[in-house]
Amino acid sequence: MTEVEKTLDNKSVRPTAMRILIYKFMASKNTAVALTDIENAFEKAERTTLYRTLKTFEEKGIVHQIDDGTNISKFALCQPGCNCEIDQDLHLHFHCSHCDKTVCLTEHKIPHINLPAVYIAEDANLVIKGICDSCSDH
Amino acid sequence: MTEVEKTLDNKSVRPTAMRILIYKFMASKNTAVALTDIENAFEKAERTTLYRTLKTFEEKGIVHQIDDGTNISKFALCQPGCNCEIDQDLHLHFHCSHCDKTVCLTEHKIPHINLPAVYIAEDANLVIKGICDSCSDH
DNA sequence: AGAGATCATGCAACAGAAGTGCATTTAATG
DNA sequence: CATTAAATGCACTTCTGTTGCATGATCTCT
Repeated sequence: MTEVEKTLDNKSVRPTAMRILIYKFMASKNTAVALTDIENAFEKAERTTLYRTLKTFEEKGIVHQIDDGTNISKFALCQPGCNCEIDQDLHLHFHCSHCDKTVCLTEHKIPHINLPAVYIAEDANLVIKGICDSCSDH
Repeated sequence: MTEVEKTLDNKSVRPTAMRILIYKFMASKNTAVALTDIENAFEKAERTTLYRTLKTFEEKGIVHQIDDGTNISKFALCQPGCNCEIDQDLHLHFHCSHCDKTVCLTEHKIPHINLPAVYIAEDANLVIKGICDSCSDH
């Protein structure tokens, strides 16, 4: 059993060939990926399979879904200690308007907001938009 | 000239019948509206017209677009003093997972975040999800 | 190992939102 | 009123997300 297989197994996800490929692909990226990104990376991939794989990954806490304001769902691997399943890992995300990439800023957490008592906050999403490190170089 | 017509005119937007209707509709709501919401409110409305009207409104600073995490673009009228055009009115938004409505919390601004210097922040979007005031009553 | 159950995948199809091109109508201007 | 510019309506396309169903792969239990 490889490392990836162990990881999936630990999360009660059957380590099929496709899933391992998808996991490795996401691990190789330091940016969040959209369904279409994966689809384009693997010629042979079925959109539905990818879709359901990502759903499964998300349910099992392997990835978390990111909404970066592009109206396209993106996904990123959960880092060790990511508690996104219980809405406790509210790190923020950065979306680059130049290269259109989205990254997790896991070190930066969403500050606590004092809402009127009538609102019950359960989750939060903070996206900073601008120019990312790669694009600001030139 | 009515109040609404003046408002549109001030923003260099021709106050056509359709635009006035759309403006009034949005003003009558205290929640952000999606294109489809407007479409359903006016039987005779053409989707394209609404689409382009909202685009125009947004460009001219009459409304601002809200991304509440549903992957459906919503829009809300800018309040007096809303500086969303120059990315200076970073109020947050609340999305109710029960009634699916999204509201502007104009009193609550997004706190400043210290990013690594290589990132150039230009805009920010913070959405709190949970149960809204109406839904938490019962 | 084999039978049966369970889960993953592939294929087809659909729904909804977003967006574009073009012709026509409506409104502004001289 | 004639000309010009802008707004609207219609048709159509693209893209993302989603579901149903049949088939293939994998696990379990004896």
